[in-house]
Amino acid sequence: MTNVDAGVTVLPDDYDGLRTLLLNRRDGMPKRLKQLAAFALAHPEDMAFGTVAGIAEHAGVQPSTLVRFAKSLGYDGFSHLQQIFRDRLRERFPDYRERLKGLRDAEGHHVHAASLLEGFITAAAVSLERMRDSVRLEELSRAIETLAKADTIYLLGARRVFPVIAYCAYAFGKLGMRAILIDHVGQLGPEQLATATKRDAVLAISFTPYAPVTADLAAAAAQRDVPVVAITDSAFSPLVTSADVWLEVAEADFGAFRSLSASFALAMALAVGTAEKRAEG
Amino acid sequence: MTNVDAGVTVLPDDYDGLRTLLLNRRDGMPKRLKQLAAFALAHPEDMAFGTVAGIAEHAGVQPSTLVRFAKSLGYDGFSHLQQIFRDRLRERFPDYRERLKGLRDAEGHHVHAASLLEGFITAAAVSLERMRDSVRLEELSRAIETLAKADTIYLLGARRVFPVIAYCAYAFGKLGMRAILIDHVGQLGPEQLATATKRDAVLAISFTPYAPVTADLAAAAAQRDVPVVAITDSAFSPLVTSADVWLEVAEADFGAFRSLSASFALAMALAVGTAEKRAEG
DNA sequence: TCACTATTGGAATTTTTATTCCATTTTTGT
DNA sequence: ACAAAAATGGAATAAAAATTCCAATAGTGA
Repeated sequence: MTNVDAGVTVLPDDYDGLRTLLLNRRDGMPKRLKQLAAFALAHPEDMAFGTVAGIAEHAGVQPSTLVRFAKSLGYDGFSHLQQIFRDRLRERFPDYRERLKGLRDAEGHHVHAASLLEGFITAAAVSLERMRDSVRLEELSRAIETLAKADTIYLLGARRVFPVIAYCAYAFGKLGMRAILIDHVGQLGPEQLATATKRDAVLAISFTPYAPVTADLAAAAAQRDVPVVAITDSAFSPLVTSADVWLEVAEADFGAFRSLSASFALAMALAVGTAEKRAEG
Repeated sequence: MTNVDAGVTVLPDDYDGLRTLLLNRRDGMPKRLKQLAAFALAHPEDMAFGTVAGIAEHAGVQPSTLVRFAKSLGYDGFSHLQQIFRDRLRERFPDYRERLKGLRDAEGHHVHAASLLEGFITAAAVSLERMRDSVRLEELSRAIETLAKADTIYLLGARRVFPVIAYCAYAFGKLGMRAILIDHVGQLGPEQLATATKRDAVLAISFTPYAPVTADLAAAAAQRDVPVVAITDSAFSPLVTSADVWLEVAEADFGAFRSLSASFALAMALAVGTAEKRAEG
C-alpha cells in the first residue's frame, strides 16, 4: 500500500503537525481509534516511552489497535509514529536536528556554499538553545562571585577555545578589570601564571580533546589555592577536578567543526556579570 | 528490609544520583567503561531513546560493554539503567517549570545572571538568523574561489574580531591549508605580511569602529595586487575599497557587547568551503 | 619473562516487542 | 431486519533488541 493517501495532506513529521492531523480526523474515526487519538494527545510521554503492549493496556485497547492506528494515519507502523513523540522530547527544536542531519547526510558528496553556511548557522543556533536549558544558574552566580572577588583574572585556554579566551581578555579589559591572557608564548605559560595568588582567580576553558596544557596549568593554580572557574563540556573533563566552580557547555558540531557560539555567550555573560557585581559591592 | 544493600552504596534511581555515582567511580573504571560514563553524561538523550546497538556504535564500544557497564554499576541490565535516563526526560517539563519558579523565587542575583545570559544568547541567535537572509551566496562562492586559488592565506583582524581570525588560523591549519595569522606582535604586522604576493590571498575582518591597522595592512596588500577577501559590517567600511570580494555581516548587540556568532559561522563556512574547493580541483 | 587476572570484542542465544492474520463482533445502508 | 462492510480482539508470527557466553587481548605483579 502506498502512502500517497489519495492526495490528502502530507504526513506530519513533527508533534504539532500530528496534533493538528488528529484533531481534524477525530470526528470521522471509529471508536477505538478515536480513543487512542485522545490518549495520545493526553499522554504524549507515554507514547514516547511505552511499548505497544504497555500503551495498549494503559489506553484500554488491544496492541493490534495501536498498530492499526498508526497505519490509518499513514505511518509505516507504531514505531514510526512513536518516533514523532520521541523527537518532541529529545530536543525542543526537533526541526533543527532534522535539518542538521539532512545537511550532514549530504556531506561527502558535493556540499555547496549555501548548505555549508546553513550547517554552521544551525549548529550555532542549536548550541545556544541547548545552553538555555542546561546552564545551572546557581553555578553561574557562584562563578560570577568568584571572579568578582579576584584581584586579577588569569585567562586560560588553548587551541580550539583560544578565541574565546582571547575575547575574554578584550571584554574584561574594556570593562575595566585586570585580566591576563595566558597565551603560553614560548612555552612560558607556567611563568605567566606564576604570580597568581589566592586573591586572584583563573578562568579556564577546555573542550574535548582536552589540551593538556590547560588542564596542567589549571591544576597547578588550584594546587596553590588560586580559585579556578572552569567552562568545559563534560563532568569528565580534567578541569573539573581543579575547579572551584564549573559550568557545562555542550556545543553542537557540523562536520568536523564544533560551534563556539554558546561558549562566547556564556563568557560574555560572565564578564559583564562580574563587572556589575564589582560595581555593586 | 533496608536499602543499604550489602554495604554497597545505594543504587541511584534518578539522574542526579547517577551522575554523582559516575563521577565518584570514574577514576577506578576501566577504559571502555569510563568512555561510556563520559558518553552517558554527554548524550543523555541518546541513552534515553537509543537501542543498545545504536548507542554502542555511537559511543564506539561493543553492545555487550553497555550491558556490562550497567551491571558494573549495580543495575539489572541496560534496560534498567536506561529507565533512569527516560525518567529524566519525562520530568523535563515539570523540571523546566520548576526552574522558572525557582528563578522567580531566587534572590536577585540569580535572576540577574539569567537575564544577562539570556540577553547574549538572544543577540547571538538574532545575528545568525539575520545572516541567513543577508549573505549573498554568489559573493560567498567568489570568496571561496579566491581563497582556494591562494598559495598561502594571510589572516588579518584586530581587537574585537581577533578571536575570529585566530579561529580561522586553527581551522585552516586543521584542514591542511597554509595560513598565517598576522598577530601584529611587536608591531611587526607589515613585516609579517611582506611576503604575500599575488599568488596568495588576504582574509581580513573588521567591524565598527574599524581598527586602523587592519584597514592599513589590507590596503597595503591590495596595493601589491594581493587578492583581498573581506568580512565587514557595512559598505562604508574602509576594507571595502581594498577588497576584491567582501561579505556583509551585521551582528546584533546586547548592552555594550556585540555578538560574534554570525562571523564565526561565516568564517567556518569559508574555511571548509575553501578546503573542499581545493580537493575538487 | 611468565603466569595470572581483568578487560574487551564479537557471535550465539534468549527475551522482548512489534506486526500480521483471521475469526468474531459491531456498524451501516437498504 | 438483513446483508455487506468496517472494526475489533486475541492468538500466532516475525522482527528487533537485550543479554549471555566464550575466546582473544591487554594489563599486572612475582
